Amino acid sequence: MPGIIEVAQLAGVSTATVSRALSGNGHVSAATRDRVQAAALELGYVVSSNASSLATGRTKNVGVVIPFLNRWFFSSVIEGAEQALLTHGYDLTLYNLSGGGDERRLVFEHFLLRKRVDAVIAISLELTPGEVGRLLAMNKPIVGVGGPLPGVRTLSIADVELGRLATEHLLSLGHRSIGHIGETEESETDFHVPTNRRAGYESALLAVGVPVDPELFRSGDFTIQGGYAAAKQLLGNPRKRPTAVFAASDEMAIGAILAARDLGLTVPGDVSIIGIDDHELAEFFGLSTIAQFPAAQGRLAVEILMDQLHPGHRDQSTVNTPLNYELVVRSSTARPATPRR
Amino acid sequence: MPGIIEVAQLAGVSTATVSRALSGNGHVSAATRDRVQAAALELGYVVSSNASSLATGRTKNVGVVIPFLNRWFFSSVIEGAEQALLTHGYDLTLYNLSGGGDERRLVFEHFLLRKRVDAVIAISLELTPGEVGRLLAMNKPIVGVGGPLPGVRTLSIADVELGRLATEHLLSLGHRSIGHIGETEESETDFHVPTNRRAGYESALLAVGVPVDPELFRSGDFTIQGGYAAAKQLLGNPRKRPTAVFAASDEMAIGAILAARDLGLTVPGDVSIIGIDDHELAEFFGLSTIAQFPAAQGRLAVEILMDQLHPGHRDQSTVNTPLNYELVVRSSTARPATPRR
DNA sequence: CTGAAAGCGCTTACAG
DNA sequence: CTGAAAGCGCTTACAG
Repeated sequence: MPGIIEVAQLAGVSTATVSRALSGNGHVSAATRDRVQAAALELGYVVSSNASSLATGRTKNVGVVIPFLNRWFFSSVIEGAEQALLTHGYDLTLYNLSGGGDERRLVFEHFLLRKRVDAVIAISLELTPGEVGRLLAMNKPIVGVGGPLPGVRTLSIADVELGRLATEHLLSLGHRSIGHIGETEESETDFHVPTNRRAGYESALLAVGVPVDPELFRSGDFTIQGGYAAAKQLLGNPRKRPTAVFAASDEMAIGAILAARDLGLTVPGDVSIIGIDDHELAEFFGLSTIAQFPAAQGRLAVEILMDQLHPGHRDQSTVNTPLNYELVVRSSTARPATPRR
Repeated sequence: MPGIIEVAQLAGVSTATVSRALSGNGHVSAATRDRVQAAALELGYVVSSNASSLATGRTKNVGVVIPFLNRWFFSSVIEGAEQALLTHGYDLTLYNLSGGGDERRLVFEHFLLRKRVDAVIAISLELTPGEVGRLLAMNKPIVGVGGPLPGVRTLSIADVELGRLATEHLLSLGHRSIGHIGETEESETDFHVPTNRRAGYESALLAVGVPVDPELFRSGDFTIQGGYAAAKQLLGNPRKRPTAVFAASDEMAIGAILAARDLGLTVPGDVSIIGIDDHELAEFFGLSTIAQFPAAQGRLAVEILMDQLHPGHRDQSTVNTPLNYELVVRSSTARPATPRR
């Protein structure tokens, strides 16, 4: 493998000049730059990132930590982040915590501290003060996605608001008996996503004077299977079947649609169903939902990081940036067949 | 951040000894080792991976290149690989090519050559001789997953055999009119997965004297939507509706199940359906399938890499390791209602 | 078992 | 605009 010395010899300059010509840092005459670039190309020279990192202190690599990889939402965020990083010439080193156990500690106390990454993006993880502190002490900027984090630039989704909006959509169609499928507090993820969405649901109900009926809440995990099982309970109840269901995620909502079908109910004829996410399958199922653009979240997280990593920070003032969301009405929601009012 | 010098001072030894004590390379007395470890712990010392890599030439990082991230199969492989790498103290740097365009060239001609990774795992990518050559010239071991690659250790799935097995299962139940949903050659991935599975389907048919009927083949992409659309065509045909369908992936098979339901057909009463993968939703849909254990594939790829990276290579002889697969019979396949024989 | 010192391959003030 | 040289923080023959 040719090193910088070979390039310098071939181009007839010093290694310092090669470094300057190739990196763009410092002035080099156009003629010299051309000669150096030609030499580098001819030899197939590629800078050693370790040597470069050691000398500059910057690695052009960012660590991304996520709780799960194998879920549409998370892999979409990663995909968005990866593309944006590549564009900036950065690598993405992935730390997936889904194995559970000691992984989180290992990642935060060992892997992330080896000076291999310039910065960290933490997705849907409520970092502890210790985790944040260690990283910040090493001068590693952090961007959190999913919720606010003291001392950290974050992107967060207004989960309470999303739950409220989804419920309001159902209310505005005339539904008054609205079930909710979420998750119980115990099995919750870091940012209390299900709890917040449920709070939004309840506040929307209360706002129009509809009492919250605990019997209309069912829990299940954030999967199609989980939504299916919960919806079967909810919609199979002969005494109190809601005319609409708000599921805390699209995957649960899809499970609910399948459960309704299996019960012989039509959607939205017998029951309206709405989710949150705008999952890749939402359109296929005609699912009304609140879109939350995970790939864009990943990209945005990278842009914010770049602002911190490179001079000329723009809006350093905004510590917590709210994320966009949008109600997407498809064919799974409609007026109730027998409006009760 | 404390460096090796501070640790050496605190422990009252040279930096050489600190290095040996902490890395385990070279002899150090037990007493000294304890003192060094205590000092490192007290200072919160973590070795700089860049400095270490520069000195040793090894990075403890492997690059994983994949064509898509946002698909169950691929994210499962990554998940398996990531866990195995973490166990060995390695990082995983992810290169996702799904953005298309120039990414592949960029990754192979720039990112992967910066000496940042010790090795690369290429998933479902038919590397070109140039891509393989450049990596091997830099002494980077490669493990390919998905198919054979000249000059590279690979793990591959016998796609023709899988197609044959799935079809044989249907034949053995008594089906003779068996449709197939795959992908057209044009839109194929690197290893001709759909073509091979289709070849297996055809050979199984021919082996029992059932002629291959081109009208019973429909193409669609490897998604639920794609399978749904293709199955609608196949099962909606009033003149020639097959009694069974073999879909080239579970996602397509699930789409086919939903299509059958929408046509008022029962599965497996009116039509049997089988897929390939053992997708996380397969059990939920009662889908019979050929399981192919992607997480295990990721783990195995890592083990093979470790063998190459560290002395004591075991089975260097086996260049191409065939992967396990297994027929899983659930409730989507049964004897045809009106056996034709 | 342990230390002094060279070397890994770059980058960047410091001069000129 | 360009070069000589120090330095980034480790590791590892080479001695002892």
